Formats: sequence, C-alpha cells, structure tokens
Amino acid sequence: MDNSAWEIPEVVIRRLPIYARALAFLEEENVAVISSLDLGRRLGVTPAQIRKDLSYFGEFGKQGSGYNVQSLLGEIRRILGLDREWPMALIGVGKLGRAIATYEDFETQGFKLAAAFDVDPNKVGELIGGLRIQHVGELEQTIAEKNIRIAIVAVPGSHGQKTIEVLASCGVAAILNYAPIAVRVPAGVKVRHIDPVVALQSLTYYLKSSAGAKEAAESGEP
Amino acid sequence: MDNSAWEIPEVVIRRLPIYARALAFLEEENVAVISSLDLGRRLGVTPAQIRKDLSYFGEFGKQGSGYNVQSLLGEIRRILGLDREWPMALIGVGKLGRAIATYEDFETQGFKLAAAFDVDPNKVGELIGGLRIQHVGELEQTIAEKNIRIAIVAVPGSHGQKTIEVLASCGVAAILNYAPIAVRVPAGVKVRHIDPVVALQSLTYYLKSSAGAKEAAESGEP
DNA sequence: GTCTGTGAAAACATTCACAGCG
DNA sequence: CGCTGTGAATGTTTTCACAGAC
Repeated sequence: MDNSAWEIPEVVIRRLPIYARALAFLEEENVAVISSLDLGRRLGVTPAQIRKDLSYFGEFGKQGSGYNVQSLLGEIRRILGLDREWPMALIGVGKLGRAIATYEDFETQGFKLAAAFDVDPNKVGELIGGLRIQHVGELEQTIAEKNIRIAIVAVPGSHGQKTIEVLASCGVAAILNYAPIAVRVPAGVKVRHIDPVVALQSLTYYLKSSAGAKEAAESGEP
Repeated sequence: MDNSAWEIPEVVIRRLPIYARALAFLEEENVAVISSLDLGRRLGVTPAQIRKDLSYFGEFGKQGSGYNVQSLLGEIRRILGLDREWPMALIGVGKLGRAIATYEDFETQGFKLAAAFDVDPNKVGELIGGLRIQHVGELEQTIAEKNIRIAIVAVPGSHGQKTIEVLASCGVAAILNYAPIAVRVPAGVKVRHIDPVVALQSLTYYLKSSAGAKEAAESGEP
C-alpha cells in the first residue's frame, strides 16, 4: 500500500500499542527478526491481522524472513507519535487523582505530568509528584503556556461532562477519562475510558451460567 | 425475540453496563420512563443500537412511550448477574494493588474484595483494607473455600501470564488484568485489561497531525 | 402521533488464499 | 522454501426503515 492520506480504522490504531509493547520486549530479548506468525502467537492474534494492520502504513517486512524488530518498533512509534514526550494535565486530585499522579509508568513511556488541577481551594498549592496543585480557574492559561494536548480526568462523575467540555474548549484533544460516566465529546476530541467497574460488570455475565468449577467454553480475548 | 439459548455478541454485553449506569442515574433523578432516543442522546449512542441490543434479551419497552427505567434497570442487572454480591481475589499487593484494594467503588457496586495475595513473604500477614495479605501458595485453597470466581491481577508484567494460568487452574473464570501485558488465556476464562498507557498510546496517533489549537475533525467516542 | 422490535441493507472488520519476492 | 502484502470472501456490527402496538 502507498496511500498517503487515508482514514485508518480505529481498531487498527488501538492494536498498534500492543504490537509496540511486544516488539519492545523482543528487542530486550535481543530478537532481531520476527514473523507475523510468531508475533501473533505471542499476542494471541492471527498473523493475517498483523500483516493487514501494518499494511495500512507501509511495507515493513521482508519476504521469507519477517520483520526487523528494531525498525518495525521504530516505525510504529513514529506512526503513533511516541517518538517524543507528551506533557499532560491531571484534573481532579482526590484519592484516585493522587494514585494516578504517583503512577510511574506514564513517565517511563514518555507521558509527563506537567500540571495538576482541582476545584478545592484547600488543595491548591499542595505538592503532588513534585507538582504544585493549581486551581481549575488557571486551566486555560496553563494549558496554553505548557502546550498541553492530553488530559487525565479524575473528577467525580457529576463533574465529568463539564470538565471535558472545558478541556475541549482549551484545545485539549485527547482525554483519558477515569470519571465513571459516559460522556458526549465535542468533534475533534478523542476519549478513552478507564472504568474497572464497567469491566467487571460485563465479566459477570459470563459467570452466571457456569456454577462452580471449570467447564469447556469458547476462548477469551484474542 | 424469544431465543432461549443464543450466542450474544460480546460488544452487546460490554454495552449493557453503560446502559445500566445511565438508568441508575435516571432512577435517582426520578425519571420513570425513557425512550431509546433520549437514552441514546445521553450516552451518545444511536437509539437503534439500544433497541437492537435489548432485543437480544427480550421485549422490555412499551410502544408509544419507551422503557420503564426501574424495570429495565432490573432486567439488565439480572442479565449481567449484578443482582448479587461477587467475592473477588486480588493478586499482587504492590503500589498498584494497594490503590485497588482501597478503591471503594467496587464494594458499592457489589464487588467485594474477599482475599489478597502476594509472593513476598514480608507482606504476608499485613492488613490491607481490613484483609490479611496471604501468600500466593494459599491461592487454591482460599479460592475454593470462599467460592471466588473473579480475580484482579496487579502483579508485574513478568508474572502476569503465569498468574493468570494459576488462577484459571483454580477455577477463576473472570479476570480484571492490570498487568501491562497481552496474555493468552485458557478457554473458558474471560479477561478485561485496564491499561492506561496503551490507551494513551493510541490517543497520540490523533494528535500528531493537528499542531496547535482546535480544528474541525471527525467526532469522538459514540 | 410516538415509540418499539426487527428483518433487510449497509458498513465495517477479519480471515483466507495465493502471487511473488528473498 | 518461508514469509509478506493484498485482493476477494467471509463474518460481524451497525444502521435503516417500517409494520404494528399504545
């Protein structure tokens, strides 16, 4: 494929980080080359899917052998925009917000908490992960100054919708939402939801039937 | 529809908790009846999708008016198996595991932490959320005794695959996985992944293009 | 008139299967 | 040979559109 501008399916975009993680792991293991078959085996995905997904972006493999681990990883990072550091804003510094602020995996992956906000004036000024908590009133200015395009929303459900609208109006276009709500998002803004309760609530459906121990059923996640 | 036994699409099951949450909220607001159109507006979902989803399970609406909020909520809870309390096991009591153990939203939604495990003998005996941390060696016995069918995995990535296999062999059939890995799951076991980094990594794709401020683009999540 | 439940159509996503390169 | 890249086929999910109930 050579398509310059194209609308690539969202499912494909969502799988790329998974491929990237597996490749990073292979790189650590000093594996130089991997075929779509072997990569698929590791991930529980069909090789055809991997090849088709990658074909949206170019031709990265070599017939007869497979993909060079390092260079494919580099390509995927570039495609996803992971070849730089992204500053983020955290909105809501309650219990959950604090846990997020001190969660170190973001930084190691190039996502840097650059500002933290709360409505509660009592929290303003407090330090969290080396960051001074600011009042939400300062949102717009700080986001502009620090060129922030990603926000993590950790406010109570009741404030979620409003928070996301404010963020969108400040130019934030990517939101990781921990508020337990379904939100309507303005055009041009992308949201991902982190919602453990919803995840559990869809799992219980499959438990109702099988009373006690293991029984044969159809697979899990690919 | 009247289909007794049928394989209902997983996407449908995943949406039911969202509907349930919206209905619970409407119930609080003392809304008695809602149409698929209005519910869809709140959730950012098409009314046809709501109707089709529900039709897999029965006929819950009334033509001309819509759905009774209370009774539809009851039906969905029953379908998902949310009309009871589910005991859960937590595996891995590091920083993340502790945050999960003290996260109160699980309990209010009927998911009760009934046991917590870690490999580290130094942690064994420590109390976390009123629970005595046990050694993973006690997994099988405790899970059987307490009739646990759901586990939350919060171990380091390197231990994730093994942990999930052990849990499966103990009869756990539903897993909420926080370990940052793609896992191969035995048949009959369902897994949901909570992975904020992967979520962020797919968001950045959409940021690459638009350099600075807001620009018109295509919608967000439905 | 309003709104559901649902076949039928359309859109979308995955898998197959194979030509062709290394 | 073994493996990629990809049209074509198949499978899945969403949306349309309307008959019929209230």
